[in-house]
Amino acid sequence: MSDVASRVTIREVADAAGVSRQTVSNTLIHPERVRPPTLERVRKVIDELGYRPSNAAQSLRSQRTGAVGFELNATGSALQNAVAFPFVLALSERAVAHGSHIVTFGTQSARPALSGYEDMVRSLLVDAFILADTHAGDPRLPFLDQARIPYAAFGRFWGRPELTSWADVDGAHGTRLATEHCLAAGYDVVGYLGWPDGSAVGDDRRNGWARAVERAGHRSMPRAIAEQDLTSARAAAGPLLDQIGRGGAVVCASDMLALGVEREAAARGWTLGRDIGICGFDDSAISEIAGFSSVTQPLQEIADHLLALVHSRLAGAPPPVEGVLFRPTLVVRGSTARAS
Amino acid sequence: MSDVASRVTIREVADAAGVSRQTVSNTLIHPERVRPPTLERVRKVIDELGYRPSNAAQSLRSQRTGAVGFELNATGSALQNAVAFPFVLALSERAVAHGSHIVTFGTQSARPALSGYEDMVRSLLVDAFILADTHAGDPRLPFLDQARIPYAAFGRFWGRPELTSWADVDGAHGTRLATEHCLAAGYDVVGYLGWPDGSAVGDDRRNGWARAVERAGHRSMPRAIAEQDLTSARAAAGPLLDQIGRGGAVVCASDMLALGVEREAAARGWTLGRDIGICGFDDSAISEIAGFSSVTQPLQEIADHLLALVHSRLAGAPPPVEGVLFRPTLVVRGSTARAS
DNA sequence: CGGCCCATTTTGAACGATCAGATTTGAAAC
DNA sequence: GTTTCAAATCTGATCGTTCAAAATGGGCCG
Repeated sequence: MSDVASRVTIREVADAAGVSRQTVSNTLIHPERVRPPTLERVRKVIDELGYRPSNAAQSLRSQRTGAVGFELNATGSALQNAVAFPFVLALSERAVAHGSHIVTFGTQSARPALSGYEDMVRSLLVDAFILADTHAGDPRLPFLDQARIPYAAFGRFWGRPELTSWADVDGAHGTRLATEHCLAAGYDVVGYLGWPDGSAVGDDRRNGWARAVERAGHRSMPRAIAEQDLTSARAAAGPLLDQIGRGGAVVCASDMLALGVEREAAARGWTLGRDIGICGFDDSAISEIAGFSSVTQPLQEIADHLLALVHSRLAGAPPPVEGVLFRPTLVVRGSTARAS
Repeated sequence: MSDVASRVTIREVADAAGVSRQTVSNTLIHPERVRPPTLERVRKVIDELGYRPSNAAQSLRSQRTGAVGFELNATGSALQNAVAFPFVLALSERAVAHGSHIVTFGTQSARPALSGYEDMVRSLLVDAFILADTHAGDPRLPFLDQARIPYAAFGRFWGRPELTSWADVDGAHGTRLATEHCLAAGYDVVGYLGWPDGSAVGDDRRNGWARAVERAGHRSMPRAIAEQDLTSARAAAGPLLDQIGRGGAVVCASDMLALGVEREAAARGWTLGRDIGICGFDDSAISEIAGFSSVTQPLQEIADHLLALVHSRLAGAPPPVEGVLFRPTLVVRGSTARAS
């Protein structure tokens, strides 16, 4: 097991092809510098021997690993991570196209361990970081910024406009899509179940709904507030459904809240889609399982953008002028298919 | 941004401490070879300068990266990955203790791309792999085995007893725990909702329930079969609940199936826990959200074991004699809290 | 035919760490 | 004061790649 497919080095390829190391290197990186017949010959040998440049040697020389770190949050429920997982997946898939790869890490201790980030860079384990689940007051962004460690965040950094290395989803646009979809589907009243006022993300999503309702010519529509857990969601759903009544719909700030509404509706014997329309947010496993419509985030695009961002920073580019918002789309499932 | 906290090398530490490179190296790796006063002096300098050995240089020299690859399955629903995500998390957390880190990758193409595994090893990107979601006939295990690439799998490789580098969960023990718990809690009839016969994992779990029922002195108990989706689960749950009746319980092969039972019970107005007991399997986000008891897998322990396994293989140890089974435990939630 | 220029290819050095073997140091023994 | 030996420390070589600069080769012009 020790001689795992003994590695082929550039020297062996060079010898076999009757050229120097540098010509082999050029064949891969600067083919235009190599005469076509030589190029072909070297390429053939590379193929035959199955040569792959050593990542370690390249890293040592270039002082770049090509790796991007991503912290998985151990604390917090599986639910908290409902978005994080599909996102790592998207990152891992897209990384190849950027010539890099993703290194995940998670600390057992609850504290963020900022120094861990710095250590990983100093030890040349990763070049940069992608952050998710950034929250107001997140210490990581200022820390990385000040330590001059390149990073890009999925999620706005609300309180600090000077930190611009982020991409986020236009939540207001998402709830607007959901609301307009419900109105168009024929639900006469479209209420909203959201989080308590004051959270930036929550306010953003609520505004999308509110404006869509207004634009459609309605004065006001029922609205309720709940925390991000099923019990709270279901409790709030009761009075809300009373106001909305059969034939209406509810747009929610998250899939979890939507599930609460769905439970309450089911308890009343209302059929999903026909008697009540429900739209969630995030298109997580919950909405997939429960089968209700949800606003879905373009994770692949976001991953792609963030990777491009850190790489341009690594290449010496200045920070972007401002963050980028991506438009979510709506995944329509049975929950809003009104058989009018 | 280019001069990211210019890296400190071993040479700089050596000069600052008035010793040679090797002494600095020994300070970190073989402290017993260094005279105490020297040790202390060098350590102090390391601290002051914030020296961290270059991972790239170490890898080049040792021909080991210390990285372990893990494939995230892009195809397949978020549900398929319900276990995979907490598992990457566990791996990422435990990796530190093994002096390694996890590199995730995912292919956009549907095909497994076995050659990708080999490339990653040849290019010295990772030393070994951890596999999850292995299934009967999974081409990756024989491939890696034959290519002499170290790996360890989460999940038995049923058809091939000679492949022993795996750890798995004792499914039968899990369903047995669930069944005994339900009987002890006072549910008179404990039925089972599982997958169609023939799947190794499914048969294993069913056996655990069957034996527990038998051991408790019951001749036979109701049983039904469903596919791994909510519609199928709910359809199968109907007749099953008819047989079981109020006051009974259902042990399920997965959380998804359990959710189907829960839905059906709710539709009948049965209160979870009091009128009907439900146990899921996997302790995924589903059971967390829906609040029912579930069999939980010791992912941290498994991750730890698998990492130890690949590292011992890397160190030249022979393959293990046989795979290892870990005993799951039961997370009790309201769904089986009988207010007898 | 000699010289010059450009395209192509080769050589030497460096990236930062660790192993093996050489060298120095210090203390004990005579 | 020398010798001896072990402990502590240092030096040289190496891992595989790529950059910079040097060397080679061919074609063209005078």
